[in-house]
Amino acid sequence: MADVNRGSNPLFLRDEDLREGIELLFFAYRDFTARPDAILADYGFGRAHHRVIYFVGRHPGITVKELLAILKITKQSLARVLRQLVTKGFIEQRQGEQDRRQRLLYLTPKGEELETKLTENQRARIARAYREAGADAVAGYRSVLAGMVDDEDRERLNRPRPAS
Amino acid sequence: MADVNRGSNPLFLRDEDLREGIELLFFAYRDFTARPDAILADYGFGRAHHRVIYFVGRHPGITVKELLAILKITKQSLARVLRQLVTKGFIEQRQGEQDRRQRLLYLTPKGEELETKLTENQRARIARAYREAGADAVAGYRSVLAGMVDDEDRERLNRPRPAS
DNA sequence: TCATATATGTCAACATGGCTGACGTAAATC
DNA sequence: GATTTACGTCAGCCATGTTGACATATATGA
Repeated sequence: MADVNRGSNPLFLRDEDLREGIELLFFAYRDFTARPDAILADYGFGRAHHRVIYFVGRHPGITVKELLAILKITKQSLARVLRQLVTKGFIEQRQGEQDRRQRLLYLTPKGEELETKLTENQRARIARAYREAGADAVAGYRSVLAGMVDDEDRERLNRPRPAS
Repeated sequence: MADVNRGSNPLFLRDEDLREGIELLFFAYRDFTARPDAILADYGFGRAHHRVIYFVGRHPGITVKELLAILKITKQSLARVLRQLVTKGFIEQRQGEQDRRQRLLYLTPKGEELETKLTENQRARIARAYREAGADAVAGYRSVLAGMVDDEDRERLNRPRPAS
């Protein structure tokens, strides 16, 4: 009944605590995407382009199907963005060897350059937050966020290549 | 030069570690917003409406200016969403007493009902992740994410009412 | 071999939610 | 009394999501 000391018993979850957790996610995401968005605008691109460039860079040779599963958008939405990236020479497509229906996606050197430029600020931001918070906090960050991800993608995290 | 054991020395930040941190944020945010988005669609609303409802519920009597500072969008973008919410009876505006130029924003009972419905799933998701990860992990989650937020908003977190 | 399923692409139309620019009003402040 | 501030509004643009329909090439299984 009495007020609860947050530090000693944080698993008695007050509405305040949960709201703080929600807001942290909102503010962090908002500030995390601001700088890349500004850079993308110079290229006539948007956040969707960054996501594609990021995940293609992360998983070279990824298929369109796999990319769709990660982004959870429709193939039409992806196609529009992908077409622009291919046309402008940031991504190249190669036919799959085992399955020739597949278009395997790779960053071109130009694409890698942009990827680095875009993600640079995010990496620095994460690195700074990690360093300031310390090793134990990093482990906590990872386990809480992993717990918020739907089961189907939890396994995808921290594996260099999704099952193909 | 040799490979680094992540557990014992996580502050030697490999590119892999940073990318994992980035992806955790992306996946968590993606899955965190999916359910509310689906509910909003039934009302003809979008994610922007949720954000407004959320922060008005969080800070009853918030001014338009304060809300703009939180959302970091233009007043035109906010106005569009706000007008719909007021017209449809989810939010009501009262003239400020000290400063009569202000329009103080409040949720109507109908607005509160929707807020609960929308945020319910997010609260449950956070609560589950918190419980599974444990108290120490929660503290880590909080401190890392707080470190990623721009300075100007860091102080806003965990205060029921922004300075007005 | 033939039917079916899969991977991918494409066209068209629509909605949400950002943005810029311009302009207007009422109230506070210097 | 001039200026600043809080707020609103109209108009138009763009990025990015959606649904629905249809096409093609390839893989796979009966």
